Amino acid sequence: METRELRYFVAVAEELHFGRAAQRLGIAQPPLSRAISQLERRLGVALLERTPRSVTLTDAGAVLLHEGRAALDAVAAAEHRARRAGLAAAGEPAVVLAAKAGASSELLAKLLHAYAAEPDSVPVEVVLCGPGEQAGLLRDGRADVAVLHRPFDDTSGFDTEDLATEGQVAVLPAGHPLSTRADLRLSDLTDVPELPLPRWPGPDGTYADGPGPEVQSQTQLLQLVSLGRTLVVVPDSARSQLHDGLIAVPVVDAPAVTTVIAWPPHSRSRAVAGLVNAAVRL
Amino acid sequence: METRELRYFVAVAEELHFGRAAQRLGIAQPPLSRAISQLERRLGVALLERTPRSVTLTDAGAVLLHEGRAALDAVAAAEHRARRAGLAAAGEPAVVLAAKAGASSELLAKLLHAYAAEPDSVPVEVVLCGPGEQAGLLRDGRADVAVLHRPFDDTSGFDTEDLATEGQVAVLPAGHPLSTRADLRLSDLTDVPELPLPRWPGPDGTYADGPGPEVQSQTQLLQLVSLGRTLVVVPDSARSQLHDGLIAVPVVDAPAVTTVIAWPPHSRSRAVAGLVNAAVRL
DNA sequence: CATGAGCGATACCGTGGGGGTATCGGTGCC
DNA sequence: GGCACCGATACCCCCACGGTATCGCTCATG
Repeated sequence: METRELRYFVAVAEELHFGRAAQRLGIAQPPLSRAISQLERRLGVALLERTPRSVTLTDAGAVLLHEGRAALDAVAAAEHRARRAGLAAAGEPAVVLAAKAGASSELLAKLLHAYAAEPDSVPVEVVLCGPGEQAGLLRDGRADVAVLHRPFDDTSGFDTEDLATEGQVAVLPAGHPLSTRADLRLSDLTDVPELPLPRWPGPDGTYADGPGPEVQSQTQLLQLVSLGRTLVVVPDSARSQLHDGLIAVPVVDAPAVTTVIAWPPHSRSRAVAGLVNAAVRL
Repeated sequence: METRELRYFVAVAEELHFGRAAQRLGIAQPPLSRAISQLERRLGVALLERTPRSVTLTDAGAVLLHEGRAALDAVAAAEHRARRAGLAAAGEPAVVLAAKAGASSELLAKLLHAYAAEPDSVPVEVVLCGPGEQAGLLRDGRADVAVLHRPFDDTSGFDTEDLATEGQVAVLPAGHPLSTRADLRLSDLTDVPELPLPRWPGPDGTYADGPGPEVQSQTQLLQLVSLGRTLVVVPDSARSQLHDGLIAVPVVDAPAVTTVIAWPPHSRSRAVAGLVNAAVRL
């Protein structure tokens, strides 16, 4: 099976529409139809159920969608990491670390400092990405190692080391009645009509319905909090980035957040090993 | 990057010889040379160092070999599992379990029996393979779940659950001086000139040099033990398969062997989940 | 019930790239 | 110095992939 066939199938399986999938792939619809039916013939199984009005996945199609995404990620990872290893000779950074923007920033700084002090360290490129994107970067090879946060991020499929565990705090506008409390419970925060929870865009870029404001970035969110439009619950370490007008109150029954360093289990990079070593020593 | 290119590169990187690699791939040498240099041009990095007398891997080439093998396994896994999911509708077994031939046979029997008794169980195909082959079957999708033995098998990259831990015993021919001992240490077993350790074929099918007999199978090995030509150290549970003429003596300082059930971390198969569930309940 | 819109499949054609053979060019060995 | 070995190059062929045009089926609509 060629990656081209896999890319085509994944596109159709995601769109459930040959025309749109073809458009996304930048080809015409007929060759796409042919490629899929040829793939089905070669596999000897039906992947899609076609009616003139709709396309649905068969069981085999659902399996191929899952496994195919993982396979395409693995191919992309091979390409990314090989290219990076080649450019490393030209002085480019040889290792990429992915971290959530605005999270664990102190820990991250200490980690990079500690690693840079090691004798055989190499330049590290840090990619700050949106929440939940680190795992994707790690899977398709755009990154070699990542800082994740359980239970928010899915660590399955990676090797990990725990670095720190912390509680969570609610960030509230100064002056709000709740902001004077010594601590809070999650039940205090749901159904606060004047501070509805914010809504983040989904993977497809659209927003779910709800009363809360639509947000795209941490900065924007904190500004909305200080304007008294919403509230947010964040790990304790994020306190250091709060400016005036924002009050942090511990939420005693919020799940503990564990910061972990994660890397692909088959990684043999000495730089990744060095970073992990420096991290566990912190 | 197409899987064809990856297959070609992996062949050359493993053979370090364009002619042999081409032969292995069933194509002529010139198109292979072109494909590799085209791949290097597209990646923008050198993968191989060529001299008229030898071919060696660059750093980038070594990375691509590693990551590329994983990627090819992932593609093969997608293909195998999709095909199996399709054929499951036709009454074929929907899930394949890989286990080492002759190991943990009682536990395996109990597991299969317990799972078959569950309400939503499906037929399970059991593949008995040689030592260390289970992980490969799991990686390229020929199997969905496997029974492995730490520390012999490498479990990295899989999710696992421990099932049992046991000590190891030395299997000796009846009548040998050591066979009357209540227990042994590893140091008693190295350098027993009349019972040199057996030699298994490597991944390439060849044998390392040494005094011990060359063996291919467990049966053959045990027969050689009873003939007084070699000795072997195996997990305690293998005792049940020893026939007359063979004596098992505990080796007190041999590493403990843990039987684990392993599956790909991203597996969403209900059958795999059911097998794992049945296994941990044993 | 007829018509048209939407969508995937089919028919047919052109071209680019992957594969083949023949040969070259460079290197080390007898 | 000639030869053997090995990867690269030159040249050719063919097919598989992609494009355009069109068909066939189904359902919504008046």
